[in-house]
Amino acid sequence: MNQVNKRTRIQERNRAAILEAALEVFSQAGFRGATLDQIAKTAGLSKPNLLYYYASKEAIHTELLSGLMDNWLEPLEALKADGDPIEEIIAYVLRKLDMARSLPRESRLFANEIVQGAPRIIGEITGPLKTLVDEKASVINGWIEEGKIAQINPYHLIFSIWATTQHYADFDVQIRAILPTNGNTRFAEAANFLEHMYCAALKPS
Amino acid sequence: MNQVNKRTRIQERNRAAILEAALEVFSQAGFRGATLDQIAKTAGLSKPNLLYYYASKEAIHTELLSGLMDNWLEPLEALKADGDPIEEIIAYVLRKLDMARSLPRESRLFANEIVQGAPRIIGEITGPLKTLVDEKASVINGWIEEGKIAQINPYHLIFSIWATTQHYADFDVQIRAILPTNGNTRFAEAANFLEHMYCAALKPS
DNA sequence: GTCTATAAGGTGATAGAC
DNA sequence: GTCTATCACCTTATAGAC
Repeated sequence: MNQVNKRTRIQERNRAAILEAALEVFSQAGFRGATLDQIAKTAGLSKPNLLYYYASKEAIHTELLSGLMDNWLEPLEALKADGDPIEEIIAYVLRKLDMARSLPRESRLFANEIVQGAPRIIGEITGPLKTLVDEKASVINGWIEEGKIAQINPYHLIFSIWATTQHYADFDVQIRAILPTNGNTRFAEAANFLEHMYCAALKPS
Repeated sequence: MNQVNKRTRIQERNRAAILEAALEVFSQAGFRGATLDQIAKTAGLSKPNLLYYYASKEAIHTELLSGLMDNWLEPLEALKADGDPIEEIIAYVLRKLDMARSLPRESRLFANEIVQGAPRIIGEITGPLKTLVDEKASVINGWIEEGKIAQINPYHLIFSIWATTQHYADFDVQIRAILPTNGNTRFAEAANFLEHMYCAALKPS
């Protein structure tokens, strides 16, 4: 290993540590609420050293958000027109719920951004996200016309899936405070409930 | 009108203007993201004058949140055990959706607070809110035992109602960006969709 | 690449005149 | 009750030594 590779690997490790720390802090406090001090401390670096790797607070946040959008679109992309309609939609619901379970910080990062008007990510929404949703709404409308599922509004179906699944990440504090069970059964319970609800709602009449 | 009453009315008017401005700013930017400058300017007061009425930024935020919690619980309180189960739940869904339409800033104020860990409102959640939810979950469980509705988990039913309705306020920017319709029909569409979904999900098997 | 020191500007809150 | 002026602190970002 030569000096250049060594430096590169240190750089990659530090950049990764910064993004990990930034995800932790931004998702918990929002863009304005987060401070470089917190991120630097969480990453185990000094503040100037952090700014050696990223030019600004904004740059870190932008990199996080853009890096996540691809991941965020994946579950919906996997919805295939040639599968069984209800199975495809239920599988999408469960994939989204599993993302809320395994990537709650990513979900809260988006939630913070969108609740506050999506100033730094509106382009991704009106662009790639809208394109994908329009495409999948067409698929769902096709299923409706074939009589394979009930006549529902595909856009509002998708919104309700986003809402019900991301809720378990975004409003985690509230859910833990209210649920009478103390353990980690809430995602299994949620999966049961959501599967029942969407099966019932989609069954053609 | 004597001098005392006149001063009192001016005070009431200014305090109301401050709370209105604070709702506007806090709901859009979160606690940390909001500044007293913005709130004062929106309220049409100087910053020191604003702090003449409220001791601190925190005091304004606390007053807003505690004043709103009562309003927030009302729709669920109106769910009555002696009504028709499915009609009662659907009416609750539609009341919540109407609150998301008419009070979006209040919804976003809560969303901002809870996404960031509810540091200033956790007591209201573990206290009055949990008490109310436990009570209504019992009512719903009673309906299930009587075979009047399907066997669903009442807590997750309530979570899903919160999620699907508040989503139209909290993620308003995203919804507007994605929906193909330009007008204000989204709440009517949502009402149709949600009524269909919850009717189907609750119908006893 | 990493550090200490510090600049530059924003922000919550107070002092004191009117 | 309301204002101007200002303090004290925080936060982003940079300078420059090592």
